[in-house]
Amino acid sequence: MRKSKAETAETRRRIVEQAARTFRLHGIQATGLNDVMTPLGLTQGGFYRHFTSKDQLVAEACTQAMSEVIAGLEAAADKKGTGGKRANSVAPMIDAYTMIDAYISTAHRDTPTGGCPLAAMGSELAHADPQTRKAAARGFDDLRDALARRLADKSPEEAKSAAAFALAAMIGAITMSRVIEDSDASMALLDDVKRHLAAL
Amino acid sequence: MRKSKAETAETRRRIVEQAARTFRLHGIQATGLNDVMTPLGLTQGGFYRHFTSKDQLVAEACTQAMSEVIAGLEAAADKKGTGGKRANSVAPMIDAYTMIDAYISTAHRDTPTGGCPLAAMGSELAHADPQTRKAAARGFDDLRDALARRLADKSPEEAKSAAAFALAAMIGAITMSRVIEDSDASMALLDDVKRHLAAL
DNA sequence: TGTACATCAGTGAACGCGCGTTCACTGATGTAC
DNA sequence: TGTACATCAGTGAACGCGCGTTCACTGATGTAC
Repeated sequence: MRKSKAETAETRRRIVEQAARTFRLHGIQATGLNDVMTPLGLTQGGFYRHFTSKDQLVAEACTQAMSEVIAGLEAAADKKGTGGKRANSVAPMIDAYTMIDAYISTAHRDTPTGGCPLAAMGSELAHADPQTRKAAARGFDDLRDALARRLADKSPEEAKSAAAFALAAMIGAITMSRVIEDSDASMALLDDVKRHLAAL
Repeated sequence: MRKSKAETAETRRRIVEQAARTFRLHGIQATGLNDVMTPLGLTQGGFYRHFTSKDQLVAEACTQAMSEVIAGLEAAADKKGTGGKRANSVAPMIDAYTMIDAYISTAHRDTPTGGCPLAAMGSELAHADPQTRKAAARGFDDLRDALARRLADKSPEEAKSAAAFALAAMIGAITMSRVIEDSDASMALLDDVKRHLAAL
């Protein structure tokens, strides 16, 4: 039954990936190890060949999910923007708003599976173990910095502060848009937040 | 063992109150019925003389918690403000910022027990049962309207929209300030959000 | 390169535990006459 | 107002269930010679 090193690494990677999706979809506590392992065709016993505890998986899944989200938003900004890196770009600040619009969207609201873990499991993360909270805090910093880098019309300090503000509003908006069942009210909230951030 | 009607009503009230505190402190799923009943000197069996399910308690606790929070913020605004109801007040818009400052504070961050349930259990509420989500959505609307009413320099529509935006940022700020373990970073986030909302 | 042995990924059953909920019971309260 | 009975708040034990974790076992992989 032993698997090759490459297969083992691949299995581990798939467990983290599946966990990252399921934790975002149903929450951390509502997701059992079986909910992660069974869809991969594995049994829960094998889990402990890769991780020492569920907590460790949560932390890695959080890191993984944040990386995905940041990469996705940067790709969106790079595609729609002016090229990002070029200094003489006509509208260098527009990139951050592309990211903000992609984040505050019904698509993001309706697909937590690939969305931001800070919005999907925010209040659970506040009670998570230290490694997970560290991963989440780093994810927040990384996403804030990604936004700040694209607020080229502001000084670095101002950009960082404005990005932190925007990100808090973005997380609150997506979180609450998922709580509000009424579709119109939910979308109105997203629109309100998007519009006010555009005036930032 | 039977209790008088008044005692029964009082017991029920105390259960909701204790639940509202404990759910905010530890989260919904992490709180068992025993965690609510035992501190009141009751056993879990008696719970079902007052409620049909844990879900029902969650919904009522959410409503109760939101009422507390709104009442507290309005009291803070009324005390510090110019009187609120008077139309000719010199700075009628200042009241909303008193509420925002009270909400986005380390005191609020550090005492989830009496704080906003939307920040304390936001991501769990997204997966809660319909009654609870309804209670949470109504709480959001009520708090938003309380803020909007005190943004007297804006038209009703603008005030409602600005209040929704501010509230999303407030919820995101408190939620993330509880995730971030580093005290300086946590406070910097609160300051950033507070400052940007002041410029609204 | 071939062989003998140690390693270890994955299985499947079991463990202890805490959860939400149910239930028979107790005895004070509420009510019908 | 007094009495007899029904009601029901609260107890404490039990129920079934799913959880995270452990463990003996299997057999292919990795490694030492």
